[in-house]
Amino acid sequence: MLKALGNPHRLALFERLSRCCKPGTTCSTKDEIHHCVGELGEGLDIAPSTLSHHLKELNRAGLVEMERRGKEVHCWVEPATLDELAGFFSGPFASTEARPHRSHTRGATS
Amino acid sequence: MLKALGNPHRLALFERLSRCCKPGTTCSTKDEIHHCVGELGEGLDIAPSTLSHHLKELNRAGLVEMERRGKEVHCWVEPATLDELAGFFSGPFASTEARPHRSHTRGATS
DNA sequence: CCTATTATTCTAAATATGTCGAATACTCGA
DNA sequence: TCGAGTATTCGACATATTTAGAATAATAGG
Repeated sequence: MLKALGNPHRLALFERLSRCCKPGTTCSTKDEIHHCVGELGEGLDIAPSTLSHHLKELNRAGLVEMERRGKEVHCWVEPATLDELAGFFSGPFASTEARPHRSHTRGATS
Repeated sequence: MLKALGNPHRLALFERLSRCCKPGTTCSTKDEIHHCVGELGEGLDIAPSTLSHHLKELNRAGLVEMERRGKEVHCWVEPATLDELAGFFSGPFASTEARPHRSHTRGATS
């Protein structure tokens, strides 16, 4: 998953899908809760084939769901996926509440 | 950050550092709250130069702090870093608290 | 100063990744 | 069935990444 999100274009696609139109939230009408592939690539300057490739990678990584709807293919992110990722970093020692803010150490190699 | 964590070896190093010995938690004595570079690579089967390279990448990405301590170089993860990552995925729509388990995102919701 | 220990830099290689264009597939409506 | 619209696969190339070994640096102790 993290490898898939390591690419700037894929991260942008994932953000677009996860930050908008959650199930239950419905940022627009009930049929528009997902994006189609074409919409997703609008901002980014990449060829359709590249877009398709990246979406496929995101899907293979289990980050993005895809479903054909007529001519279009709609994509979305399951909330559980975000939970899983957030949970990974909110491990036993993550200071989610308190933040002692210790000494600030920068790069070691001088 | 995500790109840096996309590599299996780097992710393993990061996990080792973040899952153990948080500042304030002190998994052992107060001077052993960090790992030195050599310890970190023990499990993984990589050359010292490769280990150093990966640690450098993690440091450049702002994921791992490093500090020389005599012959050794100690590494650790700031809790704030974990917070930042967890927060990124606990966005406005992530169902972090309640988990309604909403089945599919398909047209079900209206 | 010399040596052992620890870690980094440098260089070169094998491999993986990102990208696009052309060709192909899928769907809908005439 | 054909054509338009949408998306994917395939082939190829340029670039990036991973990796290890040799050489180098930094440190502590004699």
